[in-house]
Amino acid sequence: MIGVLVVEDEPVAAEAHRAYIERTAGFAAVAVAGTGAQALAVLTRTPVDLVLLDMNLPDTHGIELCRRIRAAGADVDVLAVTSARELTTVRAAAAHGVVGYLLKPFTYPALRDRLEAYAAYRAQLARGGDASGQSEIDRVLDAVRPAESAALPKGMSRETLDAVVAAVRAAERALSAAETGEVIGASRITARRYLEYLADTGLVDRAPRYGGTGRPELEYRWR
Amino acid sequence: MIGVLVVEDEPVAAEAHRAYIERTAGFAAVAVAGTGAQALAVLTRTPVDLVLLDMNLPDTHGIELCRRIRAAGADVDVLAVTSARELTTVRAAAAHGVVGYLLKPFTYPALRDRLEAYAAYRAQLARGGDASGQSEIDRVLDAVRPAESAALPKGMSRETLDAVVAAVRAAERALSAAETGEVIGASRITARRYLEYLADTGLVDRAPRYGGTGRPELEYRWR
DNA sequence: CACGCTTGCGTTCATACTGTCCGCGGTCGG
DNA sequence: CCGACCGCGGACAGTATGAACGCAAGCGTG
Repeated sequence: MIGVLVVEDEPVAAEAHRAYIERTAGFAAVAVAGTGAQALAVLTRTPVDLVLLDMNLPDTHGIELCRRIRAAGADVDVLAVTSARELTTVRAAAAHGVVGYLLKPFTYPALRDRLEAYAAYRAQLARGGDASGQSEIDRVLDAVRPAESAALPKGMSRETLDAVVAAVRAAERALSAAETGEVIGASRITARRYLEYLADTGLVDRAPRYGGTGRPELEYRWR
Repeated sequence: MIGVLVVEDEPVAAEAHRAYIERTAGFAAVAVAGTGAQALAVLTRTPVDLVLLDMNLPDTHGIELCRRIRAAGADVDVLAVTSARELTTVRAAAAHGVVGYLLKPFTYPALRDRLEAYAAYRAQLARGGDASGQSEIDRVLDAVRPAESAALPKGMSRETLDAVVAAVRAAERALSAAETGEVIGASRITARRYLEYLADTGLVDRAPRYGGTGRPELEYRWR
């Protein structure tokens, strides 16, 4: 469960954000702060994973609050949620390591996509340890972007995806695309399409299977 | 012209980075710092746009230096260039708003891709003014990602290359092509193909291993 | 010093799997 | 009833790998 602090001076908006958070599986709103000072106070006494941060606060600017949070060394991420459209603000937010910048007003799906992308990013990091190489680091850092994580990419169906996931999870050894296709009763092409999607989103690992003569077969293993 | 400060304690690497910067159109190395203190001193008296930051510094850690830079409110971006592979370090770097995280050792094209992506990002922001909407903000923030840096020669795969690098890197002594093949579960021919590529790009050293009967065996050692 | 022996190098090519285009059939809204 | 869209798979060019093989380079023996 990812604990969220909502920082928003407008009570109506703050309550709306809180409700959105609660609606999203895996997230919980642990507190709401109307000012920067309140936010800092909450952060010192309550464990928070993510801050939903408005830029226009009565006592300070969101960027300034960001800076204080970093200076305090708090282990927390920030998602900017604001109506500030100035590119200088966007740049400053990026320079302070926000995991996203969502323009108000926004719809619930837009926020949910952001939150789910952040959850995926956290999941990648939760494993800890070392990155195997540059490609893994790129994959982790790309995960914060709200790809089409919620809405499936075109050409893919939920049912087939579930079947592929079930097949790879159930197999004790890694499966090739052709093997997976056989298990789920589909073609190698379809199986591959879904396996690649899962590999991109970091849910399965991909490795070549050497030994046979000819081009090596790629095998996919559930994480 | 984008002014770059190279922060790197190893003189040979620092000089190499400086040379790489100078080779890249639109970039200029304005200074080189061997410690965190030197870097901060440079930043107070010289305008710098981008910091090429190593994580392992003699007097402090790169993340800590990052924090100080942000606390000082310097209007500067950071590109992490380091051999630190721990995911916690990657996460901390991301939280402090690095524009990229490049694992050492790297080839010039890899750095150039990063720098060009950063230049594109700056160009988007240089216009100033307000973003027209969420899509423009997304576009700006996506610009920091390098295009497709993959660009591996034909006939080679990213997975196998990573496996070979990992094998040679992990071995304390130098490995022959046959030994490397055995470690990664592939043939001598395949291992040799990748080892030669790494030797060409200067990432591994190549030397004959004399003494045995018959033709000497070539051995490869990680730099 | 010459010659052969031994062992691994380096190259070529067959091969099997990959990755992608494009058309098919089903489904849904108008 | 029809057009649009969507998910799927056949077909095919492209590509990463390893077996085979001739050659190169030290070492031992006379």
